[in-house]
Amino acid sequence: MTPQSILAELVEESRISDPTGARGRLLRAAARLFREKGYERTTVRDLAAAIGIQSGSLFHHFRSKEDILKAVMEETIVLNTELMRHALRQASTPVERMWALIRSELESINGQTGEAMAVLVFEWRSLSGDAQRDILKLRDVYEAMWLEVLGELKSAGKMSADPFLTRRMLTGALSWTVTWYRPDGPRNLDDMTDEVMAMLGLGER
Amino acid sequence: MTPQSILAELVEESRISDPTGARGRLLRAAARLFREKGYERTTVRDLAAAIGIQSGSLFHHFRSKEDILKAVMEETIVLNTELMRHALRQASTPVERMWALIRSELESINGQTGEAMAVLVFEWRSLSGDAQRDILKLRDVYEAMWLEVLGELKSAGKMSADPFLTRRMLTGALSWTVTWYRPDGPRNLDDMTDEVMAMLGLGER
DNA sequence: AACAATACCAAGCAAGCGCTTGGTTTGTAA
DNA sequence: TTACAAACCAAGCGCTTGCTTGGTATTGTT
Repeated sequence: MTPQSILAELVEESRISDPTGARGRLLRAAARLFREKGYERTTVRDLAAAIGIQSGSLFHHFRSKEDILKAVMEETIVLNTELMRHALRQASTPVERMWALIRSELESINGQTGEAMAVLVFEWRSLSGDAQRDILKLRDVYEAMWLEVLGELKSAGKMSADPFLTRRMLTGALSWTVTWYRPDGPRNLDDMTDEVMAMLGLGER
Repeated sequence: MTPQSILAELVEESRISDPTGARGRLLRAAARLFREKGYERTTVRDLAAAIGIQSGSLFHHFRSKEDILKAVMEETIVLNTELMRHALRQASTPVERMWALIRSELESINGQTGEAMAVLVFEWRSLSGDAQRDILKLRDVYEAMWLEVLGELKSAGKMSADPFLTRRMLTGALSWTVTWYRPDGPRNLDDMTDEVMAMLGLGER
């Protein structure tokens, strides 16, 4: 099971849009623009131009601009939840699972879907209350995986800190990498995962 | 030297605006609104209404809307740099200084100036390139204090991780508290500082 | 070939935006 | 009292925004 095959499966199940179709291409472009300029500073004209159509034609594919933002967030969560679930299956011990979670989240944020993940983190406020609730539901599934592993670590005596607090600190620390991490820099994502594990006193895996 | 007296001194030196004057009151209101709704979603009419004047009258105090954002950020950095410098002076060992830094940053983010700090972190993109450069200069002074203490810790063998990486992770983790921390919750800022120190393996101070 | 559904364009509307303008009030000091 | 600057108001300009509308290609199905 490769990341590509997971993506393909989700497209098959219509849980996310085909990246080669107009809708999928627009969502990718939207993620890039939303991250670069922010949701508010990105106009529907920008979005339309990014895939070579007129601004009015956008509204054939989406009901509103906010709908585009929501779709970006939904599909990003769905995809990355599945990728993380897959990463977890490969790991057997709690410490290995923790490594897999951190590595998976770093990949989500700094890899292919990074732009969309950044949008998910930083454009939260631009969603209406209703849309926020919908996204939050999807997010709960994702967060539950983290809390389960952190709970295992605590039970196993590998960690003394509160799982909830630890997760919140990690959310901030890992999300923040999007603002400074460069793949062509001195370390890759594996290195960084090791270093974060070491910081948490989970060095020997 | 209390926080209030530091504030008073900075006002005296005209490094930040008098909070009781029109300009200072506007900057406080702006910080609140920018954090609540974001810079782009906040209109000059909102800002003016917040201190009970007409929207046009704003431009007697500030040249542009962006100028208001920049002023919020500048004054926030100046104030919190001084507060942190003061906190550092009270501490004698590297571990104590580290505790002071974390505690000070948590206070900046979740205390009185929290709204402005959140703006500083999350509205970065809304500044023009020139303005970003100006703010960055002020920020460098602040960051240098962190790196010095982290360097001391490493030299003293209290920490093995890279100071730069550690600071970046901490920036994310501590900034993120603004999205979830509530003062009326189960822990205060002292508790949280202890827990963060423990996570980093600096438990015994 | 005929038809319907899908995808798109060209034009523009109503509303809201940051900011300007010309003029009035308020505060201060001689 | 007079003089003058700082602080503010009322009105609105020019522009951009998200979105709508009516019509035209394009695509897929039978």
